[in-house]
Amino acid sequence: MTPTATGPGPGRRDRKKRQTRAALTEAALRLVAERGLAQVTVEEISEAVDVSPRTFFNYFSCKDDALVGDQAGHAARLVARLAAVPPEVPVLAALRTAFDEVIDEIRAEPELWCLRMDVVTRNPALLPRLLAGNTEAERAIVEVVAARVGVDPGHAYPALVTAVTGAVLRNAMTRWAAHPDRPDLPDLVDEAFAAIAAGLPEPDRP
Amino acid sequence: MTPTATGPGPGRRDRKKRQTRAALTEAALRLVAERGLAQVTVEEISEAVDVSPRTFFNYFSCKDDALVGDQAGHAARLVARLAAVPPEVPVLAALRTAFDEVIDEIRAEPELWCLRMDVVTRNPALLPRLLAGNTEAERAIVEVVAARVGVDPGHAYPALVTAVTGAVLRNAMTRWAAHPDRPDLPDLVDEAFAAIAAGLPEPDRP
DNA sequence: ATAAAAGATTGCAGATGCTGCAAGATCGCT
DNA sequence: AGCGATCTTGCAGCATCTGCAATCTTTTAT
Repeated sequence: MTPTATGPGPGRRDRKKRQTRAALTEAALRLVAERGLAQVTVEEISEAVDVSPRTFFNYFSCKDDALVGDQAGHAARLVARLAAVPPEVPVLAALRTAFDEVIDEIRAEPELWCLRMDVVTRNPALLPRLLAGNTEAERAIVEVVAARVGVDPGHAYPALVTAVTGAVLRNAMTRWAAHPDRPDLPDLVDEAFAAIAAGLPEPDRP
Repeated sequence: MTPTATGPGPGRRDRKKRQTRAALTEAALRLVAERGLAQVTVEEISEAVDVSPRTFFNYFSCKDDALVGDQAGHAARLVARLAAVPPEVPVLAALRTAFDEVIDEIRAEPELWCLRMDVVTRNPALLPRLLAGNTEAERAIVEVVAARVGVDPGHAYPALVTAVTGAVLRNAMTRWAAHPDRPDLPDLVDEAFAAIAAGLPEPDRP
């Protein structure tokens, strides 16, 4: 049992921590998906992962946080990605590009994210903690958008674009998770982006 | 003290109830605006209105509900208004018209709504309970929109339009409450609607 | 006007969510 | 092995929220 493959990367401690965190999130999602948010206690979640309830709160500041996962991280990466897009590309296109970051992260764990979307749609109180509605993240995005467009962050445009594209992403995610035969998430996002870029024209009637 | 002006309308009981409810909401908003959500207890709110904490929970199912007010009612009226718009007028225009309902209700109590927007923006957890993000209300709107446009409620379009126009309204409300010299709310809403109808073109740089 | 019915307010007991603190276990490094 | 840093845990305690039963007020019927 010599530390063979530990290498320079994160040590055993970090690994266990990530593991515990992920396990708590997954257990929480499964239980809540089964029984509903109110019918699941922190004690049960901790029990399922075999840690004390107190430890749960060392990982998450509240029950909800275990369900939404690390949205702050996703948001930060998205903002970084957005800032990295060359300034000459239009905002909407830039945002669409930046979304690829998140999209990939979602596609990396499809089942988990389906569970999450299911739980979130059934418990709207969680919605603003999710990327699409997270206000803290939005503020950061608004600033980057404002800088890109060259207007004041207090101007209506950046906030509007941010909110609308957020709605676009949420729309795509929800439809993606709801559809039985999982369509490609990027396609859904593209569709929605095209619709808003065209001014939301009414679709042809069947 | 004869019952002179009681008439057929709501009796004293109903009046007192409305009064208490409104008082609780106002007290809650004021206290939270001053000290922050976590620094205000239900006991303090009840104290301020001189009712027992238990009574507070007879009016509101949780602390947050006292802050957001009767959003379900607003949403219901909005949906009714939307359904009443002649079918030949385009969805976006119809939604814009339906929003007048809410706008008027907001303009009827400007100070209260400013407080509320302040509190909500400072406590994003409240956001989805507000009209603009309320998921239960959204579902109803999505259905009416779907019917108007003549597509399935599961189609992407109704949900997208609903979410986007919700963002529009929220955007306008936030800007309205934030601005020191309160601009006309309908104007702000019109601006935002125009922007999305035009496909969110980037504004001219100053 | 008075009594019965209906509804509102309240206190109390209790479950759950969440936090601070201090002791004990574990991990990483030398 | 041993030391310091970090993680886990139990415990005490406050706050949110619910169910129940008693009490009081308004409304309605007589």
